Amino acid sequence: MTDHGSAEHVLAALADPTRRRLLDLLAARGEATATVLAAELPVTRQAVVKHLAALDRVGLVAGHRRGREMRYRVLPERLSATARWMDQVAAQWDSRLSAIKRIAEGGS
Amino acid sequence: MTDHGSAEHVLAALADPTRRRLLDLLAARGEATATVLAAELPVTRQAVVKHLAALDRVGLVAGHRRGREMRYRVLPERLSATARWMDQVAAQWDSRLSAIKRIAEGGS
DNA sequence: ATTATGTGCAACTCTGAAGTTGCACATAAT
DNA sequence: ATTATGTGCAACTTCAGAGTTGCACATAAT
Repeated sequence: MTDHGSAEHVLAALADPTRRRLLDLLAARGEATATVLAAELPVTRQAVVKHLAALDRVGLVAGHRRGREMRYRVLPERLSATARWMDQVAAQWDSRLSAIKRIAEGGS
Repeated sequence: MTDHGSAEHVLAALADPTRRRLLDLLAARGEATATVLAAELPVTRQAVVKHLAALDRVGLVAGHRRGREMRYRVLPERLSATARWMDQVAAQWDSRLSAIKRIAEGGS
């Protein structure tokens, strides 16, 4: 149920350090299975599987079967979209603050 | 101990929905106290205080005394910096993936 | 056919963090 | 001086999710 829209959920997914390491490993390899990834992390395969499921839910990774194994790859679009969203929010804060400042100064 | 550097911690701070609403309220007002903010949220003042402390730790807000009250304001720089960082990571993923694709195709 | 390797599901533990309540202290207001 | 409003600290409860183990099932390999 790949949750489209809402950068909020992407943030929650990125909040976990293990998940971030996972994404880096995936990005470096282009494609990998949960078993391979678990070998390079201090957690079990099952933990990796759950993390991949979480990342899939928010659209940061996608998986497809290859024979008996399940290969995952990273989806950069989702991340860059979230970055753009975040930048807009920052800009919004900025304009709001400068507007308030203008009123406070020039005032009457 | 305003944790400078590391966009990772900013992500963790932004992961919480209450914290995001808090930031929006703050940005809209320019400045506000924990008591005022709590009045507009479904949580107690104490919860708000803890959230503000968390946001302060990662540099997303800053507080200063004004008489007997503690006023907080939002810091847009931290957010835009995190957005830039995130965009760079996305670009890194992209280049990594296209490099792998190039090797897989033309190869030699 | 049998062995090995990989995936998928379920039940369980455990820690961190979100939220609460209660109270003491500080600064205004009357 | 007394009352009201606001902050700060500490102890407590609750719950989601990160991680585990165990086992059943699927697909290769020999």
